[in-house]
Order: sequence, then C-alpha cells, then structure tokens
Amino acid sequence: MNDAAPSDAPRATSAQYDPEAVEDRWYGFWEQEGFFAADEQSEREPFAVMMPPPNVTGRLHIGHALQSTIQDVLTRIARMKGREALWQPGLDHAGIATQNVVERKLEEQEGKTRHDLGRKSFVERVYQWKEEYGDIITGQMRRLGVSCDWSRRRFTMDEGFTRAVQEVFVRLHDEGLIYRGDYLVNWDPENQTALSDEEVDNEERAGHLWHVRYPLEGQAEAAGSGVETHGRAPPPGGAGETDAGETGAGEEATLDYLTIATTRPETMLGDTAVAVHPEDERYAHLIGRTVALPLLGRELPVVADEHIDAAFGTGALKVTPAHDESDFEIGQRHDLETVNVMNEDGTINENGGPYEGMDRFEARAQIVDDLEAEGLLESVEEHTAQVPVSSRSGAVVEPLISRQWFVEMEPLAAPAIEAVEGGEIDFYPERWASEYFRWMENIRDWCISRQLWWGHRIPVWYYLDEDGNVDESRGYEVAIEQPEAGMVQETDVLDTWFSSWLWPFATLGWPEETDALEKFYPTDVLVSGYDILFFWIARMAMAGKHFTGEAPFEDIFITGMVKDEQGRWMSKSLGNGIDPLEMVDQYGADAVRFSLTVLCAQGQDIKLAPSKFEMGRNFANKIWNAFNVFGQFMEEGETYQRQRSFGELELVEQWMLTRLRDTIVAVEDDLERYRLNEALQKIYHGFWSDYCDWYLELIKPPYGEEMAAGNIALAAWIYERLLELLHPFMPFVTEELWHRLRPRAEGEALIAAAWPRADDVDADPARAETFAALQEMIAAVRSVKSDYGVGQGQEIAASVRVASADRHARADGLAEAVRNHAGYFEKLAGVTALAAGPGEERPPASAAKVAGESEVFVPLEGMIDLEKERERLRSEIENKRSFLDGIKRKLRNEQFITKAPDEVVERERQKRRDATDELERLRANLDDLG
RNA sequence: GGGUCCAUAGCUCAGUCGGUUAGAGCGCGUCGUUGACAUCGACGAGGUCAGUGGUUCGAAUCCACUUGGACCCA
Repeated sequence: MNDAAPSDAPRATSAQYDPEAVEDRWYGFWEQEGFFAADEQSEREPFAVMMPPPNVTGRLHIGHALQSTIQDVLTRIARMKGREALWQPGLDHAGIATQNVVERKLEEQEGKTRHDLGRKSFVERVYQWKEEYGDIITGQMRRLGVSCDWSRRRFTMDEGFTRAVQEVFVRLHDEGLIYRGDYLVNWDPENQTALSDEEVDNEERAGHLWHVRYPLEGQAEAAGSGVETHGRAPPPGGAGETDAGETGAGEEATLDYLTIATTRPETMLGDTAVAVHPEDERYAHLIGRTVALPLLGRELPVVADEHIDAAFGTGALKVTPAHDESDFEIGQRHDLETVNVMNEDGTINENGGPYEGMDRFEARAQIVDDLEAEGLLESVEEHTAQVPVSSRSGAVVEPLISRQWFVEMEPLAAPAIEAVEGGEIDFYPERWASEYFRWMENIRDWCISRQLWWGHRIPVWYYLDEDGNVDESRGYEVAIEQPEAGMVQETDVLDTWFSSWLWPFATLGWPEETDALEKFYPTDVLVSGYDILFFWIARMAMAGKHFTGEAPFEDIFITGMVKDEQGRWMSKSLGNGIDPLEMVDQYGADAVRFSLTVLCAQGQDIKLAPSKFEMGRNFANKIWNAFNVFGQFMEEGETYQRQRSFGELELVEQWMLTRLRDTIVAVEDDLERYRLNEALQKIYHGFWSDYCDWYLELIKPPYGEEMAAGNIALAAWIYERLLELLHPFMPFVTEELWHRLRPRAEGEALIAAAWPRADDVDADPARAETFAALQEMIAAVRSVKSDYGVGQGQEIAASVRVASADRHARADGLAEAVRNHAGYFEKLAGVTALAAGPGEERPPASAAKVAGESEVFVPLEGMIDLEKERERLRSEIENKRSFLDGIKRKLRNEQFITKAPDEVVERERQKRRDATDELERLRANLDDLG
C-alpha cells in the first residue's frame, strides 16, 4: 500500500488543517498511479481540454492559476464521471519574448550580442536556456494540483509540431493563401522585426501638432487662373485669421505657401505629395499645382483625395506613402512615388539628406528646429495622438515598407464564422461571440514572417547567384527539405501564433492520423482569457476548420482577468502582482483554488487581494474539523455500513439527504453552463450550513457519549458524497479526508471515484419541509434569547402555536413533529420544556416571534422587559402591515388578476392569507401585554 | 469616431425565464470558549438595486437617454 494512502491513518485529525503536510503527498501519488494519463485506446467517452501553452519564459502568475484551476475542475469532474479525460499540457516557444530573454542574458553575462555568436550557436543557446528554465512554470503548476497528462507534454518547436507547422505553410501556399510582397508593415525598430496588427497596441500619448508651411511653386500659373485673392490657405478657426492677415498674403495677392499639420514631422522627408479634399474650397485652386518640400526642396504635387478629413488640422495632408498606412493608400490611388527614409533600426537613411543617421526622434526635434529657423513653422498645438506601440518591446512602431510573408485570411475566416453562427462552437459567456464576429468579419491579412532567429524557419528556398548571394530573380521554392543542392533557406521565422493556432490538433499528432487525434479531437472546451481572443482563440477556430474540417472545440469558456484590489492590471512595474505560489505557501493550494473559482463570475474581471484566500483556507479547515465529529468515534480499519432505510431515518437525516440530492442537482445544472462559481458556492453552503451547522450539530452525541455506528455510517456516507462534489475544486484536502473515511484498496483514490448521482440519494421533500419549519422555529427561539440577553447555554421553556388545523392539513402533523423533535430544540436552542399545537396559548410574560406560518413563545419570567417587547412587536406589526398592504394593493388591481398567470395570483393570495393571519396574532400578542 | 461591459449592503461580488419581504463572503455590533472547528458558533444592524423616462398587471431584471468607470476596435 502506498504511503500516501495509508489504511491505518489515525481517524481523528488535528484541530487545524495543515495544507503543507497533506498536499505534498498526494500529487506524487496521483501522478505515479497514472490518474492523469489519458488513454486513446479506451472505450470510454472522451473528454479533452487543451491547456493554453504558457511561454517558456513564463513564471506562474495568478491568471494562470485561475485558468488552470478551472481547467482542472472541468477535467476532474469529467474523469469522475467516467470519461476518458485528456488535459493536454505544453509550452509555447514564444519567439520574441524568449529571444529577448536570452539576448539580455548574453549581454549581461558575456557582453555579447546574438550577432557575435551567429545564428546557429545562438539558437543552441536558446535551446539550452529552454532546457534549463523552460519547465519552471510546469513545476509551479503542480503545486496547484493540476491533473494534466504530463506524459503528453508538447512544445511548439518539438519535432512533430515543427512538421505540422511546415505542412501548414506548404498547404496554404499551395492553396494560394500565402503570398510574399512589399507592403507597409508594423515595424518594431527595437526588435527589428515586423509585427502583426494584433501585436501593436494603440496608446494615447501627449504630443504636438506642428503646422508647417510648404511653399507653393508655379505662381505664374496660379496668377493666370484668377484666384489670387485667396492669398493663402487660411488656418482653420478664428484664431488663425490675424496670423493670416499678418503674413500679408492677401495684400500681395500672390500665393506663397500651403500649411499642413503633422504629428510626425520627421516623416516629411519621405513626402511625395500634398493631398486635399476635392470639395474643399480653400484649396480647390491648388489641385494640380506643386509645392516645395521644406528642407529638402523636392517638388510635391497637390492631389485631390476624397479620404482627406477637411476638418482635421489645416485640411491639407502631407502624403508619405512609405511611412503611413492611409498615405500608402493615397499613394496607390494617385500613383505617387514612395520614398523610404528609415532604416530598420529607426534611424534616418540616405534619403533623409542632412538627417541621415539620426534616430527618428532626434531627427524630429532637429527638423522642427530647422523649420522654425527657416520661418516655415507656423504654429505648434498640443495634441493627443494614438501612438502605435509594440506589445513586445514597448517601442513606438513605425509603418515601414518591407518584404514579408502574409496569409490571406478571408477564406479562412468564413468557415470559422459559420462554426460559431451555426452553433458548432458556443461561447460562454455568449457576448464574446460578437467580439469574435467583429474581428473575423473585418479580418486583415496576417503578416507571419518575423526577422528573428528563434522560431520555425520558413520552409522556403532561394537560388544563389555566382557570388553566393540570394538571387530572387529566379523565384523561390516552397519545401520542407532543401529542394535542390545549393539552395538556401529563407532566414525569417514564423510568427509564434502561426504554430500555436495548430495547438488543438498538432499536439495530437496531426498531420498523421493518430489514434489520439481520432479519440480526442475535436476537444470539448477551451478555457482562456479574452486577452488572446484574436491572437489565439479565433485563429485556432480558423485553423481547425481549415485543416481538419472541424471546429477544434465545442465550447469556449472565456474567463475574466485577474486585477488588483483597485481593478488595475497586475504588472511588474506597478508591483501589484499577487504571486500564486506565495499564496499557496501561505493558505494552501486548495484555498487558492477555492477562492479563485468562487470569485470567478461569468465574464467579470476579478479584483483580488491576498485576504480573499482566507475564505478558502477557512473552508478547508472547516471540512477538516467536521470529519472529527464522527471520525473520532471510528474504529481503525472499520468500514461503516448504513443500516437503516430512508423511512427509518431521523427527520434531520432525511432532511440532510434531501438537501444533498437538491445540491447535486443544482450543482449539475450550474456546471452545464460553466457557472463554476455558483456550483462551488452551493457545495460550500451544503457542507458548511446544512451539514455542519445543522446536521452534525444534531447528530453529535452529548459530551462523554459514543456515537452509534449507524450514525457514524450515515454521517460518513454523506460526508463522502460532499467530498466527491468538492474534490475537483479542492483536490488535496478532499483526497486526504476521503482516505481517512475507511480503508481503501491499493490504488483506489478519490480522484478516480464516481461523481455523485442525485438518483443515488434518497430524498423526501415533504419531510425536508417539515425540518425547515423546525429550523425557523429554532432560529426564532435563538433570536428571542439573544434579544433578551439570555445566554445560549441557558435552559428555557418554549411553546409553538402551529398554523391552525382547519387551514393547514399538515398543522397537526407539524405540531407532532415539533413535539417529537423536542430534542432538536434542546440541543440547538437550550429549550428543555416544549409544547406545540394549533391552539397553543401564549404564556404570560413571554416573548413571541413569528416563525414561518407558526408562532414561537418563550416565557421569560422576570427577564422580560414589557416595553421592549411591545416595541419589538410594534415594529414587527408595522413591518408585516406594510408587506400586507403591498399584497392587497396588488390583488385589488384587476389587471393583475386577469393578466398575471394564475399561479402567481394564487401565490399572492396565499401570502395575503398568511400575512393577515400573522398580523392578527401579532396584534393579539401586543394586546396581551396590556 | 464605432462597439462591448460594468454601476446592487461599509468592501468584494451573486442575483439564470420579469413575479424573491433583494442574497453571500468579508467587515461592523452584541453575546458565547472544558464541547469538531475562535481559521469557530449564535444573534443583529446595514439597501432610493447610479439617475431620469418608458414598456408591462408587475422592473434590480426589458428598452431609451443621462452620469460615472473599465475595455476592445479604428
């Protein structure tokens, strides 16, 4: 027998749950016994979930902890339900991030750049680094108790995966969906690579809007046209008018310049036109003329373009096709020249004349100075602009014309859209479907090439000329293996997402037709955050449909993101992150899992503080201690069998079983809809309130007495069901306690136990209702005692007037139930003398309290404060009266009677009867007090 | 500029199909410790469901607008 599952564990537990002592043992046991391993040969119905592969550079952060917990809960439930459960783990090579980490380390430790090492040996270094550090996160995940199949761990750059990536590139190229060309791309000057649109964040930044004068040329021509009175284009708004007057353009009646506004003056070095709106009267006469580019003197045509916003700036736009997307389009429309003025590192190139070699921002400052010196800087406005920023390096992204590889996306998007529209894929919460559609329907081609060394090298081959240089005039070959001796492979690598979009099937062996693929694909559910909806989720849907014909998952469960206490993103720079491992050390893995799950409501971000984990820790402690109530009486090695049939059970036992069944049903329902937080809350309530506060309190023997074997058996049986329900959420403490319940066979474990079935739990709603009535009465007695400062332990008498027999058939039964269970009142409310009946009179000097349809009297001779009691009754009467008024108002409304459903009307009538009755009795009670 | 989401107890949040005397955890107040658990128990206070208007017999819930906040896209 395994050490971790001792059959002779002491039955009673310590008073405090110590997660460390328990958690350590179980993870190894589960893994050793092979509970995490999925078997594609099994006959069981499959269940599969793909873990979003964390970056090799990653450390476990709280978001991973949340998503891993959710996936683990779903996987463990499926496993307990008898399904062949695969939770596929793995790692993502994370191109730029990983390359950066290794480059930084190289710089710090050896003072070298990757170029000093050369490509081959640098990539070797990255592999070394990956071997050394890449697995840290998976080790950290184990601490959380995740039950993924580690034996199937995949890496996006392992051999088989690489094969899949290459296959996909070749196929898409064959289908004409991959093309290469010179286009304006998002260029990260720091990493010196192209980025996809998704990797660029637009940040609002304070900047300036510089108004620059572009001198007009060809004045004679203009003079001849008879529009000279326009003088010059006036700046927009009244403020500029005086300025316009001062330039004296009108006086001289000659044109001198056109003013443009720009947020990026350095790009003017690449200007090849000025554009205005064709219907902009201010400039109509200038169309077809030319202006001189300040500083460089190049002649620029003035063109008319309908896309110009006449209201922005001066309404005249400098056009820089090589460095701005909309300018690029204008350039295409007007067949403008394209002048690239920037190097890949963000410095100005030889086309920038005197500014060559300067960094783009240095050049900007210099150009502004020079313009000012030449009197061509008309004005400077404060301006907040959207600045594109690399999500990888934080550098300002430059639009740059560059030869890159692209995937044409529209043909891939169409089937993926259909998959969601047609219900092949469901989003939870649903609203994410509209985000998905919005992106898919406006999809743009995907720039997949990266100028990096770490990643999948593009399977394209070039010919060499005699000098050994790539000769692109001969075209290229797309092939996985070198197609012809002497050819060299494309140096660019593929965007990391170009491999991870294949994750759901490439991990299972695709393009081979493996048994695993056959068994587990398509998967059941994907759990991820909305931050990678476009990067990853949507692209997986596309890849799945395109390459396998099937959507890669049926459900997509989008979690909220974990924020700090004030709702801010957690970040290193803010230092507001919460380290999940620290939390595990401090509160226990189960506590962390519990709190994260219960806080994870549908679609809402989670505001988290370390103190939230107390909830989970306290709950673990609670169930730990609950075991002792019966566990302390258990004989070692004994298995307790339930002895009595449902009908022979005590009322509280019947109630508890009924509550258990209801809980199982409700939990099942919540799980269907991924409402894990609500499911867990119900289990929590069932365990803590129902089981501990009521059931255990009542079956617990008086001090010094033993617990009957039959009671132990039932308590343990119910406890076991609750452990089963809770196990997926809190696997460690439940596994430990499950083994303490009774001797287990070797290799037997809660992780593999059957999920509780409602049908296996006997129940009787009517009996449960009777007990619920008693609960209300007991609460009423406690409340009265508390109001009058009677100690909880102090013995008192009480009587109950149950609802009158003529109106409630079960009133007599209820009175009898109260009398038969006087012991409950004694145990829970210190009631040593109890009377009950429909005609029970209120004893003198007693407090009265309504409990449901009944009334509880507590004689308080000598203790009762008449005035206080009157006050209490008056407020209760007032309360009840306003409630009754509301009901009456409703019932007087004819519309309500005729239009509302009958059962709603009947419910209101019932409420009126009850409230009227209660009010009457309350008033009588008040009168009794004199 | 287009779109999405959020606003409910002091705090963090549930509230599913429109009918609930609007709930939970934490916090707060009173009381309680030889008792499974003080990481606990009992009791209690605490709400204009952001605002306005509308639909409806009936609105925290549906619609419109307003205010405040978060996010996505351009």
